[in-house]
Amino acid sequence: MSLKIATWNINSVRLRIESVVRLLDHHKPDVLCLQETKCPDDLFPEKAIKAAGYEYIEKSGQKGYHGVAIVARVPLEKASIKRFCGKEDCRHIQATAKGVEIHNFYVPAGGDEPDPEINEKFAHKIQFLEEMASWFKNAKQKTTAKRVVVGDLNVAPLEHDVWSHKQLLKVVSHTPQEVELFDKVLASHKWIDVPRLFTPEEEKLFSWWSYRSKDWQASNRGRRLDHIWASPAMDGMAKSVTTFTDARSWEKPSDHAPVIAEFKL
DNA sequence: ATGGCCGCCCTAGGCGGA
Repeated sequence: MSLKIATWNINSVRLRIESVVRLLDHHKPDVLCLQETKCPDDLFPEKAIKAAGYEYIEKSGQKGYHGVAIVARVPLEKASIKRFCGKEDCRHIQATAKGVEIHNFYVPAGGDEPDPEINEKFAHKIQFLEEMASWFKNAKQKTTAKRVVVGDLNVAPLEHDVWSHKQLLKVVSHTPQEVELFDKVLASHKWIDVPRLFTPEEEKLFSWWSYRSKDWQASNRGRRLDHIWASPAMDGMAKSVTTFTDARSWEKPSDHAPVIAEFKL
């Protein structure tokens, strides 16, 4: 049995519903995890997604900001959401597909100033990552459960996960404090960084390019903010990973590209 | 490195993104 799972920060699911359907038609993942849906649950564009053959939809949205959803053409079971940092801001949803427990995250971006003392958004991000680490550390069946974490984790941990390591060391998403915490979350469940199994650490690998570049491909000042992790029980199961950069050039694109992984279960 | 960009919202400038 195989599982093909895609993750995509869509930056408004209603504005880009045609792009969502286009991705589903093109790649036919079993499961697509969306972030930044920016859509209350009662306005989620279920009809178009179901018409594309994705009948199973779990979502946690709110008006205007954040929001996550899991859509699938295979049954989704045991859906639930977890709140972080005492907020109800729709940054996590999980469901099980083909026996794999899938966690879809949208980690806070963290604002501009990488100092929790003066920037409460950065403090929120730090606390969020800390809570992720303690949650996973206390998880049951860590060596036996098939689990996947996907989503916009808003941290580019490795030197070649950003266009310029040196120039981004003090830029939120790539600061040493965030990278250290990111590694702590990884270690909390011995997660496997799946895309890096297929692209060596010394090669550039990005999933996000700012809207502010005139030509995102020419400047290529990207960052790898979107991640796919697999639990130790899935060691050896990952067969391929694609960063579907074509979608970054579609009309009215999201600033993130979909990342797609295929597992042999 | 910032910001020349985006999308949202009690429609228009402020907020959040990263």
